[in-house]
Amino acid sequence: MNSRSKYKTKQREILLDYFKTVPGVHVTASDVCDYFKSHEVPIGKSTVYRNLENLVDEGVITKYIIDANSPACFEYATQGSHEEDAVCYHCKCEKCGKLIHLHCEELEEIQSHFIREHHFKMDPVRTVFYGLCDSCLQGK
Amino acid sequence: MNSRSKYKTKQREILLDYFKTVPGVHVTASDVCDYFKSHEVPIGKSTVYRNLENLVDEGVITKYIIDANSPACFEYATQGSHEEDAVCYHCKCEKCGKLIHLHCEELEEIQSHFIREHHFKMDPVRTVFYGLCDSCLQGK
DNA sequence: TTGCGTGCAAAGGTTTTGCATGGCA
DNA sequence: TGCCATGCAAAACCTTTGCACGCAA
Repeated sequence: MNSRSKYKTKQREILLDYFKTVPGVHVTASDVCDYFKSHEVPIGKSTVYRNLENLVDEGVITKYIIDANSPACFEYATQGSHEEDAVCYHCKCEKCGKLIHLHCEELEEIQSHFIREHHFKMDPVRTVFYGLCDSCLQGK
Repeated sequence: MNSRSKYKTKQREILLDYFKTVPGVHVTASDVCDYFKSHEVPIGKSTVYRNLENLVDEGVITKYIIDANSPACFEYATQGSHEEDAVCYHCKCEKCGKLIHLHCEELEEIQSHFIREHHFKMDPVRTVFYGLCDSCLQGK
């Protein structure tokens, strides 16, 4: 379930560079494979999957699950910084698929609540809030 | 995506009866199939899947998608349409993979907050909180 | 009788795995 | 050098679909 990269390989670097060029965008594993194929960068499919898993475990990218039978989406976790207190929360609309980034201090209270009441250390980087966005709420 | 049952078939009744005997329990589609097989009740796999989908659409059972590569879970939706209780929150430990089920009124405040401040209708059924469980926090 | 529901097998697509090879430290 | 990572193909996995038959109304 948990894995980490121990070596710094060329493939890992290329994959990471790719994510850095598309911040705020969510891509699937096959998007990544297609991109590399069309740019004639030879990376095996399994290598992509294995590195994606590593990067998720390391908190470098975030994984999104839209539906059981849709492929998972990944996004560069830009907020993995150290300076600003601003933690970025992710909301994903179940209907239109829109990805919303939130900075909200009040939401940080949730983490305290989880620790205090449930002895659970919630990870805001990996947690994705699913629901309906404003547009989809009003549009229907 | 949306379907409803028009006929009341024997298979549908058996499936529904099964869910009534395990309220509050999460079962997968193959759990259901295995159960019927071991009890020598002949129901085809596709029939199980199709009826599960119907029952979800009808609001009789609830579908949970915990992780991209885990099978979907289903649970009998015991709560009446007017009762506020029995919404189940899910916490998944990133380290040991344990799935924790929570019933917490205070967490329902999150939903109000999302609506009020962010115009986002959070879906507690679909949202999974990732983090570290008590055991893993204490070094295990 | 009408047409929906069932069941089997096969397909569908994403993700994982086995194993030999290649590369990082 | 000792492992770890890679890459290919094949497998695994859950779920959906096609089609002929059976059953509910």
